[in-house]
Parts: sequence; C-alpha cells; structure tokens
Amino acid sequence: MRFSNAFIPTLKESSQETDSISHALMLRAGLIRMLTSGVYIYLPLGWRVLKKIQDVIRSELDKVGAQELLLPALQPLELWKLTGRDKDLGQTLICFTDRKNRKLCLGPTHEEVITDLVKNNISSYRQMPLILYQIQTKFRDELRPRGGLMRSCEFIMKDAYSFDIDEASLDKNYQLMCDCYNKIFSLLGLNSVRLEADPGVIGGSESHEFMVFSENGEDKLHYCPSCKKTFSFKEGQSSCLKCKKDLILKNAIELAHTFKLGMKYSKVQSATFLNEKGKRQPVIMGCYGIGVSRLLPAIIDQHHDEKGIIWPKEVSPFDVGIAVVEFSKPKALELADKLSSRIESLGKSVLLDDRDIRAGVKFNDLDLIGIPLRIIIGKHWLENGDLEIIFRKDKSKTIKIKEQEVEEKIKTLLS
RNA sequence: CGGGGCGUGGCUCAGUUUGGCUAGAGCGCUUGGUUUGGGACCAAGAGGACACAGGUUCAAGUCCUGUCGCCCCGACCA
Repeated sequence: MRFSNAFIPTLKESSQETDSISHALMLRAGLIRMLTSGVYIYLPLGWRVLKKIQDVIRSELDKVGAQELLLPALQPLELWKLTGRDKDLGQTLICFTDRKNRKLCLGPTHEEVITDLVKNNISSYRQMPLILYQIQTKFRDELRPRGGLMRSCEFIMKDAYSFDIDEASLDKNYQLMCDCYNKIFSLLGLNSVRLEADPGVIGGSESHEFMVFSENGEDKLHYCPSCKKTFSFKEGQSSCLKCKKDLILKNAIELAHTFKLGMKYSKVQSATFLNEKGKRQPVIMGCYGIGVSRLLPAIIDQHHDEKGIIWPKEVSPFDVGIAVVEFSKPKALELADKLSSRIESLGKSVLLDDRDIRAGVKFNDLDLIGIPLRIIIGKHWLENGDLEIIFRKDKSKTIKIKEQEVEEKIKTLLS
C-alpha cells in the first residue's frame, strides 16, 4: 500500500479534552474517529489492527476446538423477559418496536440467544462437550461512555459459550478456555493477571476477570510488591496474607471475563438433553467474553512512547514500513516498489511512504503509526547502496543491509 | 443521574472577565518558487459569522434565559 493513496489522516495535535494516552494516540495515528459519544468509526488503519487481533483470537480458539458462528444482533425482547434479564439490564438494553409491533432489542450479550439455539438443536449427551463462539458487535446504552474505545455503547466482543453434561466436564472446558486466554493475551503483548470476580448480571457460580495494569484503567486492583500476587479491590484487605507486606492500589483494564453459568439459563429456557441413562437434564454452561475493541487501547497503553504507538508484531497494521527519503530520484521509488512486492510475496504487508514531503514528516508519521520495522531508502543508499532497517522499539539497533539481503533479513526479523 | 469543564474555519486554540472598527493565530489545504535525514521557508489564495433558539442593547463571539452536543470526576459497569 502506498501512503499517498492510503486514507491515514494523522494529526499533529490532540485535543486537551482527551486525557487518556491510548485514546489520544488512536485519534492522532488515524485509527479511529468519533461519530457521537460512545460510538466510533474504525478507520482503515484501526480496522487492520482490529482484524489482526481477531486473527489471533480465532486462531487460538480454533486450536482448542471452539467453533465460530454468528448470532444476530437483533433479538426478540421475549427471550429477555423469559430470563428476567430485561429488568436486570434495565436501560442498558436498547429496545424498540418494529413496524409490525414486534418488540426487539439490540444484543448487549448473547446468553439467551445461544441457549435458545442449543435448546432447539441439542438433545443428547453425545452432542457435548461443545464450545461455540462469535466475534460480534454488542450494543449497550452506557450511562457514561469513556476513554474512547475503553467503554463505548457499540463495541466488538468475542463471546464463547461452552456446553457440557456435568460440572466436571465444565471445569475442564473452563480451564481450557482460561489457558487459551492466557495464550491470546501473551501473543497480543498483554501481561494479564487472572483473579476471581463478581458474576454480576451474567450470573453463575464462579467467575474470573483477566486484567492488565494500566494507569488509565477503570478498575482497581491490590498488588503485593513482594510476591506479585494480585487481589481484587473488593476483598478490602490492606496487606498481603502471605508476605504481610502493604498492598499497592493499581488501576487496571478488564480484558476478559469468564463465568461458570451452570444451569442458570438452560433451566429457565429448558435447554435440556438426555443423559446416557435416558434421563432429561439441563445443559451445563460456561461463558467467556473478550472485549475485542477494548484490546486496541489496552495494547497501545502497554506499547507506546513519546513518539507514538509501538505495535507488537502480531497486530501491527503493516509488517514493514518503507520510507523513500530520496523521493526526488526516480530510481529510489522504483527500488521501493520492487522491495515492497518482494516483501509482500513473503506474505508480509508493506506501507510504502512515497509522499513528496520532507523526511522528518515521514519519520514522525511512521513513528506515530508504530510499524515495528522500517526500511529507509535515503542518503546511505545514494552513497553506497545501503538500506537501513530501523526498529521502532529501539533506534540504536539500526542495521544496514544491501538490497539483495532484504527478504532474508525481513524473514528472520519477523519470525 | 449528581458535580465540574467545554462548544469560535478540516485540526489545535486565543478572543468572552470589563459588549464597540470589517472575527484572529498556528497547523492543514490550493498555486508558484526555493528547499530536502527528524513535523522547512517565501509569496499569493480558498475556507468560519462564533453549537442552536429566544431576549437585553444604538451595538452581542462577549451579557441574560432556554435547548442541544462533547469531555472529566462520582454513581453504575455484563
């Protein structure tokens, strides 16, 4: 992709109103724009990152045997009345009546819908265990949206649901999913901690949250500086039970929330199956959510410097940036085109900055956008054919290579 | 929903306290020229009627009333 053709509206300044770093960087780097409070547009660059994040999630979930489907965002309010959650969610649930006088709502989560699906399509213990998931837009009329994508009214969520014949089997799936989440977050460059949580409106017997420490997080955690153990803020203790050290209060972002639902939904919605003895019983359920769009600010929060974003290579919108500094020389652009198609044939994406502007602007934009590797075709190339590879994370590691070494080098650096 | 702040070209903001010439700056944009390794410079342009509605006044971006929108803190948060 040539920068001159790309829609990447970067900004030099950010408004004084946006006080979270990640949100300001998302606006400045041309990742998102606000439509109205709590509702955001994903620009091409932001959407590329979001798709990369989804790729990681899909790939890991598929590995543990979870199957992707897509449930409707539009749901009959009837289902919610059945479980009584229309009242639990209250005004958060966005409801309306269609022209046929049908009462509908926009899905804030999908326990009712998936349970309804299972009720009609699972009837035997032979059909379980089963894990289904989707990546979908959720709608919640938040009292106060904040922090850009951190808490918005329309957001992307990955929600998975497990179906088992008994508690022991649920425990297995639950563990499987938690391990999978740890893997996903570590691939995304997020140092997550897991701790027990309040099941809240979703319900169930047991529940855990996956959190990452962040100054701009909405949640608070107690942290032991000695044994590194984390405690939920609600537990209310002031010193570590083990080390007796004073706990430190830290802000954190909730990345994911898992629940052992048990029979909460299957009982009310009559999602039952016949066990091996021919006895009818409710399906045992689990539910596992990841705030996908929230991962964007969470990752940026953990990976940035004063110049801008530093994407982990798994989620960078482009794998390689090429800055043509000697743009007045036709040969430089020719070489850049050649290099980018050679790199693309390795299955890597390239953002080629061919713009007729000064070097400083390109460097600053590429720093802001945060692509991990940058090739410069500039004065060293003019002098003796050297291409420079600059690492976004650490410029002191800059290396010089010749044109014919590019594929080999990129392959090693991106593996 | 309670408290606080804000709304002036595409972006970031000044101007409002103490009403007064024709509404400003920087960035961005267009054209020409000089530049060209860390957000260049010169020149010439385009672009706003000051969130909206009412009111006070000889005169309102500025004062008053109402409405709408946005941000932050709190409450809430699957």
